[in-house]
Order: sequence, then structure tokens, then C-alpha cells
Amino acid sequence: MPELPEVETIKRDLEKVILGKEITKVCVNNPMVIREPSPAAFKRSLEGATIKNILRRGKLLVLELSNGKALTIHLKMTGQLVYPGKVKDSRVAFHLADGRVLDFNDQRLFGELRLISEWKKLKFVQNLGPEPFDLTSADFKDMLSKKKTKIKPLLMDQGFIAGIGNLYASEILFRAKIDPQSPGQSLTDREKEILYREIKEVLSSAIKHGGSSVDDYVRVSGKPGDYVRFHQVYGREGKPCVACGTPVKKITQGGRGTYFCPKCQR
DNA sequence: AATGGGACCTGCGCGC
DNA sequence: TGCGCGCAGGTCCCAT
Repeated sequence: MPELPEVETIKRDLEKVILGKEITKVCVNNPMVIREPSPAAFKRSLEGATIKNILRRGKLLVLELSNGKALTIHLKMTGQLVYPGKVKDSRVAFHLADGRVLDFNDQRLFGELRLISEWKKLKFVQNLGPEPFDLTSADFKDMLSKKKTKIKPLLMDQGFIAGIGNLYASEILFRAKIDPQSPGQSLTDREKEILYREIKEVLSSAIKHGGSSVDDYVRVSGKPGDYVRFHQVYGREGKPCVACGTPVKKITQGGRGTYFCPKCQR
């Protein structure tokens, strides 16, 4: 579930509490989440390193360290970073010099931790599209005009634009009043402009409210994000559209649930 | 290029 | 009560 607003919230939360601190000990409670290097090497080269910088690219979180390496964290669907943590039940526990623990929790074990020298060279990072907040309106319109793909799956394509997932794609399209089944290139210039604006508006508003806690996502403090109360369509199948009262419809696109108002969005 | 499916995993809610 | 099932969605991979 964590999408750009949730990862950005975690990034900002982490900056306040762990930046500049030394990792004194790493407990790997489930090695499955460590993709590279080996769990033993991962532990060995992390211990003694200091957290120098915290970045986000798309849904990827990057902790740059004093030893020149970077710890990349992808939360996938159920990953959490909690500080101070509980030591117990976490997949990986990072003990810090302040005596507290940063827990990486992940119920479904889809999450991925990597300790690498040049994180920008990761294939995953190389394939990412532009950051929504770095994108100009003209470039976005140009990108759309080349795509026959339906707009909802297109917004979720990390190679097209980075950071938007299933929840925000539905919310953005509702606010832009665009049918999620429209091919990208079929949008009018005006629709493209509105869509561009709503992407930035929805994402920045969600960041402002600490993200959306619908399933597992929590902030670093363990507290939920507050943006759920602004959701208009996601998870509201059959309930009245907030604008016109028509029941919200749910369809499947690319194997994912899409929520929309069939009257407002066409 | 676009689309569809399965894979990776676990826990929840559902129907029987 | 307990069982099996479908579902949740980020990303990769393969097939058409």
C-alpha cells in the first residue's frame, strides 16, 4: 500500500529521529527480506555505520551511510518502519547508538532491503519514470499523447511516472473527472492539464496529512496517517458518489481494483 | 507496444 | 467451531 505520499511521510519522519545516528547492531530475524548482499555481509557492513542522508525516489527509500554505501528499502505492500521499535516480531531490527531500535516489519515478506554502493544504478531505479513534482505540464502532456494504455494502469506504471499506486490512481482520476478506462492519448488537452494538476494536488495533500492508513501502513511513530478521511472513491464500492450520489463502481484493470463514479468520470 | 496472467507471501473475512 | 477459498496490491517475469 505505501505509495509516494506514505514513503515521503516515512522519509520525513525518519529524518527527525534517526538522521546522524550510528547503527550499532543489526538483528536479522528473517533473512528473506535481505536481497543483497548475504545476510551476514549485510549485518557486518551496516554495524558501525552512521546514517548520513535520507532520500526517496518513487516508492523507494534510500538511507545513505557514512561507509559510502546505501541501504535501500522497498516496503512493497505491508512493510513498515517503526521507531522506537519493539525488538520482537520485526523482520530486521536496527539497533542505534541511542539505545533504541528501528524495526523493519513486513507481514507478507514482499519487502526488499539492499545494501549497495551505487543505488542509482539499480535496474529498478534506472527504469523509473519522472518524479511527479519534477514534471512539467508540457512534458506530461507529451508523454500521454504517445500512450494507448488505459489511463489508470498507466498512472500506476512506475516507468511512466514514479510513485503512484492503486489507491492514489483512483483518487486522482476521480478528482480529475476522467474515466479510468480512457486510453492516455485520448484525453483532451484540457483533461491532461487537469490531470496534471490533480496528481500534484492529491499527492501533496496526502503528504500533508501523513498518508493513508488503510491496511498496514503506519508512520514511523506507529500512528496512522490521516488522509483516509479525504478519500472519495477508494474502497467505496456501491456507496454514493460524494458529488452526484451515483453508486461508486469497482472494476478490475491489470488485475487491480479500480474505483470510480460512472457518471462523473466519462 | 499493449495486455493478461502467474509468481512471490500472509492474514483476513467470507460461506458452508 | 473449523476449514477452504478469494482477496488485498508492488513488482517482476513470461506469454500472446
